[in-house]
Amino acid sequence: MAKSEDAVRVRLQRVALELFRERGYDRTTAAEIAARAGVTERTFFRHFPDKREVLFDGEAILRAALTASITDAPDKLGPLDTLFRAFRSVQPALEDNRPFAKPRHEVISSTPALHEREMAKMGALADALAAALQARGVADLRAVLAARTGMAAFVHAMVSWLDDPRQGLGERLDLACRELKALLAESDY
Amino acid sequence: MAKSEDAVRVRLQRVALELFRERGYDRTTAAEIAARAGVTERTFFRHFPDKREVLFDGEAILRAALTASITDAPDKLGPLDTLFRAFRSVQPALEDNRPFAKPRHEVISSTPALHEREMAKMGALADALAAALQARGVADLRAVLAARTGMAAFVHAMVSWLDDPRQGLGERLDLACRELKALLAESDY
DNA sequence: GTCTATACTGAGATAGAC
DNA sequence: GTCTATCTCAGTATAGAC
Repeated sequence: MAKSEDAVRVRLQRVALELFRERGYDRTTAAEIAARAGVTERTFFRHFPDKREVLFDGEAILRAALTASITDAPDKLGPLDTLFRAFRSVQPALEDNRPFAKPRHEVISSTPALHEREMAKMGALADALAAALQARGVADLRAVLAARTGMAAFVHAMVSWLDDPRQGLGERLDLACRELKALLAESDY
Repeated sequence: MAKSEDAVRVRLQRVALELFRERGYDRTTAAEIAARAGVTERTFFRHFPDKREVLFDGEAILRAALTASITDAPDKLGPLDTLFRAFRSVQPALEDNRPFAKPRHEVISSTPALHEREMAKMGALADALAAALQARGVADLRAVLAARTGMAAFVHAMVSWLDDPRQGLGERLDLACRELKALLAESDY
């Protein structure tokens, strides 16, 4: 029954996003999501440890792809270049996912509870990237700072691209990367 | 009752930290915190919108101090220098607060629900710093990247200083700032 | 799949400060 | 009298235990 389990899981996610958009997150109960997906409330909580998590299934895939790219990067690349190489490697997949990601982002950014979870996920993702950099031999502190800085650029590129797709995700990433360099160049501290 | 109002609020915070350390966050109910503080459960939720928030009252004060320092900074300072100047301005207050901050940090880092809230708070704080930089005329994207990057350095300095105070908070901040410069310098992207 | 603890919400009543 | 903090009571939904 592995297939139908996956189907249920995906259906729960799609239905949840649907209902959150119709009534808002707070006015949607887990039981309602389950009912519309044709399962019981208990099944909902078997698939997702809590109600928020139903919108955050993709993060694990993204993390795996990014850390894999970091591990495979050429040895000579510096930490930031390694990160931006990883971001570029997932760009096509992200662009394909826009039809789901766009409404999902709208719901998340207008719901404090979901926004909180999102920030926590991005923080955990940054930690994972830092660990992957450390595995390449980057010193601890430097890896942490690079990962947080890179994530900030990546998230900003993603969000602005979701808001206005007329400029591509790749260009947004380039822009953010250039800004980072300019930022440090002007510091005399 | 303005005075006893504040007293109740402070007592709830102190008692909550106490109980979280004794039994852990999950095994402590809001009713228990309220009871030991001498009020009812409903009063607890009048002071704090949810159970987690009882440990995060200080963030508003920190944010106010940091944004004030940013606003008052000399015009010629670049974004990152402005931020590190702000971090230094709150250093004495943070050092004084260590007796409370240390056990608080231990509880937070060992409790997923609290850790999540903490990361969300730090994200919101970074947004506030970015807004303060923008008010100084820093371009939007640059302000956001500077704020996130600076916060990463600040948080890392704080956490490592709480873990091991033998090296001062100021030195930790200096170190993180130096690492930031080195990080960007090695990027040829 | 059933049952239960507990986080949280809302409305109305009370009591004290001003 | 107003205003504000607290309490009381009743309820719903999440999440975990069994």
